[in-house]
Amino acid sequence: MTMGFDGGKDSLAGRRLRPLMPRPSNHGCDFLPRLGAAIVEQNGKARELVNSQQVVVSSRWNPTPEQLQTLEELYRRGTRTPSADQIQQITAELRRFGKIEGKNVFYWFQNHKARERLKRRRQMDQHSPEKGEQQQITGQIPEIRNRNPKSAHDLFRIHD
Amino acid sequence: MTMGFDGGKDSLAGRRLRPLMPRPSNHGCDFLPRLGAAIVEQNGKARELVNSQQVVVSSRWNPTPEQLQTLEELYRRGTRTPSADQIQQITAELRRFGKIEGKNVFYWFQNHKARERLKRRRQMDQHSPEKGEQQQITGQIPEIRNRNPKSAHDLFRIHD
DNA sequence: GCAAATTAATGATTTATTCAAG
DNA sequence: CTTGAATAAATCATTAATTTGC
Repeated sequence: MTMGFDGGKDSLAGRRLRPLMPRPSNHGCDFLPRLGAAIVEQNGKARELVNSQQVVVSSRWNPTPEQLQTLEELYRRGTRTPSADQIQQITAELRRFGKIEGKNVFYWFQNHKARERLKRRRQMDQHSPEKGEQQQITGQIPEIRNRNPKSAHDLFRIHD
Repeated sequence: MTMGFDGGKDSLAGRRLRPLMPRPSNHGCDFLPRLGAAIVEQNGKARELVNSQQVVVSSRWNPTPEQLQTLEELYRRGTRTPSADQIQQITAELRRFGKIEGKNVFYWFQNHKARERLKRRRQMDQHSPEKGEQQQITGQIPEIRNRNPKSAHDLFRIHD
């Protein structure tokens, strides 16, 4: 039985159609012990009862700007699929800036890699102009969203 | 061999360390035929001799209000990275309003897109100014490209 | 008012990335 | 691991705005 980074306390992996999870408070006790808090579901939003006052609590990790910048920097420097050890290390470092778990790092790299690839593919795909008609301008110039990205090169390596 | 929009009359592309180009008058002869004009370089400024009178000639394209208006309208409607064909069409249309080449259109969209992105990013960046120690972290984490490729499955059994 | 001086915009080049084909 | 395609980011260079001293 494989468990998540958090020791299986709140495995999100493999779940589908579960936009919001009634996260069991702070399982990992990374921050904010918050004794005696209780989670309740309401209108699809996870809410937490703290001292009898309802507080909306985000059910999913959201990187702080510092965390995001660091992750992007790592990606830029070549990290794509960090090993478990690397993930642990990165997570430990990023915890300095806010709540974060190993799986967040893992997923971030997965998603970022996939989305970068999509971006690339999209711009490469624009290479194949669909059979769509060339719409005409603000009068006559095609205002098209899909582009054939061969501009720069084709346009400029023109003479010798 | 691919040729440029300008038919190779004044290749600017691929050249390095060429701050100022002694642009060959109006190669495209779009406007102002200016017969018998000659170009001379002076103080780093391209000047043109017309009827024995020196006239400063602009070394770079400057869009007319109509050209600019049309380009902005196209951008507003979604054009971001026009294909070579689109660029040619746009260029042909805009020539109606003044001298212009395909590369001008190409550069315009590149620059406009990039600077719009910068504008938006700067507005969002008001949110996250700090980034002091974040630098140190990336330095501490080994930047490895696809080393220890573990599957998601393996990664998630890190603990127990 | 008007140029010289200075600053802001922006056109044109160069450099760094990305993914993926070989 | 290397290279090709295609940018996007960064930077350079020139032109337009504007400021300033007279």
